[in-house]
Amino acid sequence: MSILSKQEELILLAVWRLHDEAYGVKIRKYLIEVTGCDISIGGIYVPLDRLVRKEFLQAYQGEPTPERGGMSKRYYKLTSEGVEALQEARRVHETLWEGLPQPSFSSG
Amino acid sequence: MSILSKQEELILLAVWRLHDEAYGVKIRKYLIEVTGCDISIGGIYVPLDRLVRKEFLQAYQGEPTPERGGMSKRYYKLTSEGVEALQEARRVHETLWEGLPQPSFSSG
DNA sequence: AATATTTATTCTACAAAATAGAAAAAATAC
DNA sequence: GTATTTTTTCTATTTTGTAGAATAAATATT
Repeated sequence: MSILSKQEELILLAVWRLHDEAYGVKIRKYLIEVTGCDISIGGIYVPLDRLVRKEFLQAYQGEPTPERGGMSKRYYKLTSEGVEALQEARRVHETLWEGLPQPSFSSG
Repeated sequence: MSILSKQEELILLAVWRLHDEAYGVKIRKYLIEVTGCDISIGGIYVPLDRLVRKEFLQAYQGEPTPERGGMSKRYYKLTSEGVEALQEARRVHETLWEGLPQPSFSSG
């Protein structure tokens, strides 16, 4: 397969979109909103850890915020490898989808 | 997760692209070419079977051809559910990638 | 100051998907 | 009839994804 699994790609995209607000709970909320699918807690943290181990993401501990509650946030940012992986994913998508009309069902 | 796994999505796209030439070996060649990744034989046939079971694809046995060799080809075509799944996948991709510049690495 | 509530991550057993490639099948070529 | 080619089938193993309880750490409430 390609270098990124599906969940990994979604998470890298979310990290990129969320800039300096990219931590577990926010990433999960964002992806549930965009995909319309319920994603379990593990569905975020498990691949996040994997992405750090693979060095597509770098993690750093957040400072306490004025809001109530919670363990200290663990923020993530893309590494250069992470950026390259996303660029590659985009290239593949564009090739696959390019020039295709809305797919339609040809019965027969 | 979403309704399609990564490999399933790639295969549906390949089936759609290949029209009446969508059978295992061709699908594999096409996806290796587009993704630049080596995909094992199982990496095609295992998800193909799953897609038929899930009714995103319909399979039909091919007639013998003038070319030499091979078991009779098993061709695939999208069902209406398969088309819908692809349309949904496209919608999600467009939302995720829309308006994003080429991702770049912000060190810091 | 206890207790409740909220926000957040960690952990881990289980399920689903992907990988790898040998084996089998079926055809033509020599 | 033996070799070669093209194709699918099969299946054990590894990798990924899922589910959600447990834990942690902060503020709010009484």
